[in-house]
Amino acid sequence: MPEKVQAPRGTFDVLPDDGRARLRLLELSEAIFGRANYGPIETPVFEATELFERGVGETTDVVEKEMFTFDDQGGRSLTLRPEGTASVCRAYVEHGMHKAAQPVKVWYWGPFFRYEAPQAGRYRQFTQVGVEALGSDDPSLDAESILLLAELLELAGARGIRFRVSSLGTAATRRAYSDELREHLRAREDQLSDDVLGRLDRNPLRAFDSDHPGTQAALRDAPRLLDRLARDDAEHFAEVRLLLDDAGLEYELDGTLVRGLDYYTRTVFEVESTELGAQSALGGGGRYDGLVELLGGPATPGVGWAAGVERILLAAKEPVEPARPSVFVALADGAAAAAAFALARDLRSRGVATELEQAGRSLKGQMKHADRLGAAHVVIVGESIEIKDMASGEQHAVATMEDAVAELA
RNA sequence: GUGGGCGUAGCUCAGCUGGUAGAGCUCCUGGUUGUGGUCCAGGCGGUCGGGGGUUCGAGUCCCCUCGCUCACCCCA
Repeated sequence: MPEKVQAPRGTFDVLPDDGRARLRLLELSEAIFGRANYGPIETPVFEATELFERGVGETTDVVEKEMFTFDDQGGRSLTLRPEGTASVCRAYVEHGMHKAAQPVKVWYWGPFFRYEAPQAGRYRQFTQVGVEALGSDDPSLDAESILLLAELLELAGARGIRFRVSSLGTAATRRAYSDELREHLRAREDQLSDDVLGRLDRNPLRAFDSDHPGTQAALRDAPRLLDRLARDDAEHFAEVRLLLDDAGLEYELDGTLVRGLDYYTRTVFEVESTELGAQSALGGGGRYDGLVELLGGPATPGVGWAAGVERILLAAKEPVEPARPSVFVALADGAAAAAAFALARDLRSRGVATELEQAGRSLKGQMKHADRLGAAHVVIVGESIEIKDMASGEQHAVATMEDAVAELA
């Protein structure tokens, strides 16, 4: 017997019940983003490897160890996209969108890929929904972006939501602050955990994520990034917060918030759900004012976020209503099969959700099947044409197929 | 990459110290020679993840391996 082939590690099949839940979330996204005038955008699932190396940052975990990279037959290095923002910025540059009216607002939904060990809420192929607004650094865009995410999560029914918001300032202030923090930690090296010590050169800010007691002690009187923001950045952040407060969003100000990608500047945010396991982040994002320029475009500010579709659904976990036909066409006589088939098509063309017998079952089996499907009516086609109301059990004959259609449509 | 848990029917699982592979649900058929929801009877469905070893005999014990899963790291 041939060996069974399984879906690759870290991937999954979406079966119809789950598919309906995902489709609902997609439709919800379209409605929310559409009325805020964000347009749908699609970019390729694979891109030149260089796009992510440059855009996301060479030393990030994503680029260093999580990319699905391969050479095509022409020897070009391609990578299955690990995130969406770099691609959107690439498209913005490639299509000269800086000449369109600014800001350019887009939203996307699609598969992303990271080579990691799978666990609850983490897959190698996963789905993200996200929004981006490019071409203006107005703080209202930051606030709008965050509030769109909050609205999506609320309407999706995600439970246990917690927002954290901060500002990283410009790349320059962050660099200066990193140096300052690194020196502070170096002076307390003996208290730090090995992890933190190992990352000290590359990314000292990560130390704040550690729950190691010694590290925490060493950080107690450490300088804080929010106190080091340049005046512009501090004012910008204050305005963002004002708008969020006015909108009534509940969030935590968290000066230790560090995101895993290099391109963030100024506003950053993350949402998590207490309903999830260890992978509790539902989504996150922020402002990336240097990214478009880094990718060869004109200096262009931008802000946006991405959220994990599987994780939102995990945090919402609403029971899915199975789809049910309103009519089931049963066959009492094999000779009527063609007529029954035509009847089903006719009903469907009039918008009636219709299922028909296509498995050679006995009439009893068909009735049982129709009942399990939850059909409201069964049309029994044979020597006569009968319409049965499944709830009441009442049944009557009609003269022609046309009469049956007229009654059920 | 590292560590814990788990792999027996499509699904959920039982199978005590080794002795002829089971249950419930699902699906199909029949009880009702053209009629569902309850009930009853029957049927389909298994290389017990794979390989090797011990044994008269292995789902059960030993070794290896593969897969799933949770966690660390990091993140969606």
